[in-house]
Amino acid sequence: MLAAMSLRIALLGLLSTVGPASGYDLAKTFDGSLNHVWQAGHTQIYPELVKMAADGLVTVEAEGARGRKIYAITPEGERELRTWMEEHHPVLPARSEIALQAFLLHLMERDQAIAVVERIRARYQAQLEKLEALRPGRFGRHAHALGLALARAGLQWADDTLTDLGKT
Amino acid sequence: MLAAMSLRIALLGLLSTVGPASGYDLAKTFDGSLNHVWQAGHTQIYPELVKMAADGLVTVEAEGARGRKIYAITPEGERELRTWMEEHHPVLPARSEIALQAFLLHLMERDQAIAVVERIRARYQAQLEKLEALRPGRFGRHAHALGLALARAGLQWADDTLTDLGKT
DNA sequence: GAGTGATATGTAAGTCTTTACATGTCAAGC
DNA sequence: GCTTGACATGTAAAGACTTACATATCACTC
Repeated sequence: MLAAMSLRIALLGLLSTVGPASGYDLAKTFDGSLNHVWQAGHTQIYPELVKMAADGLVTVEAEGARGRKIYAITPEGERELRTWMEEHHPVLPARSEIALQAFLLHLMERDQAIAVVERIRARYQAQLEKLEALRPGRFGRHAHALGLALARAGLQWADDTLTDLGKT
Repeated sequence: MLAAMSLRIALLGLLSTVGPASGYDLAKTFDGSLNHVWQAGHTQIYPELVKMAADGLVTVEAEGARGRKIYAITPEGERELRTWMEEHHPVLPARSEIALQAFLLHLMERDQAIAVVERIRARYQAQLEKLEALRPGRFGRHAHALGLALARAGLQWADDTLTDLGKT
């Protein structure tokens, strides 16, 4: 088992949670409610599903209209998913453009630094509004709460930093 | 100008902040105080510096002992850096193993879910301690504050979630 | 002077991710 | 019947990143 393979886990997790689905469905979910958790486009998802089928983690359960292929998780896939949840020590995201801009703020004139922080603030604000509009059902409740907590913390940091920069 | 190239910006930002440095020095900084902002190993940094020199963003200012090469940022590099800071709209990190585990918590038994959240909590706690031990000087103050805010928010989420899961 | 560990730089292979390209189906409205 | 837009799947090339491999210098200790 490789170190990363979180795309696999995300796909297995979705299939286990919502039941059989097509690559297209899965891509829509990544683009929508799973947006703040894990992102992947269809060009990454389709080949990965083929590989996962070859590895026995999913099967093509049915083929529908328009070439639609419905994938279902296998018992081996469930096992892989559970093993990862039980054993994998998650790492914090190690690359953040926002943190990088925050780190480099000292290079800017005051007015420009304020503009940078205001842009970051807007990003966090938009994220917060997106998550607040989401209202998750029985799934994703905890990830939703985490996303909200992090967005609020980022927003608070932006406001504190604007105060610190002496924004009038 | 490509969309990503944040490694370039991070390198330019460091060179602009601390002055001329070798790839080795820069790798050490990424591994140390810049850890929570941007990460990169020497195998990524060395070839990138060569490309940046070819693009005129940095120059080899001197060669020291042990094949040590000292890179300095050029005026063109400064321009590139400033343009990015002024114009680039940063995106939120879109992939988080922690958020993925949080999203999939509903698949676990209560005891195992608690174990997962406790592992996440330990991660945030460790991050918080690392940042609290850091005491940044004149540089990186804002990124440090942001890192602390996010780590504290994550920790708080973990505690709230443990309560929610009815941890005894 | 031999060994060890920190310093210092690099290449190669493989994986992960994005962007651009390419194809075809089906439903609804005109 | 034609157009448009959502549905649906894929490939190819390029870029970003990790892991493993490879080499050599220098300072210090034994």
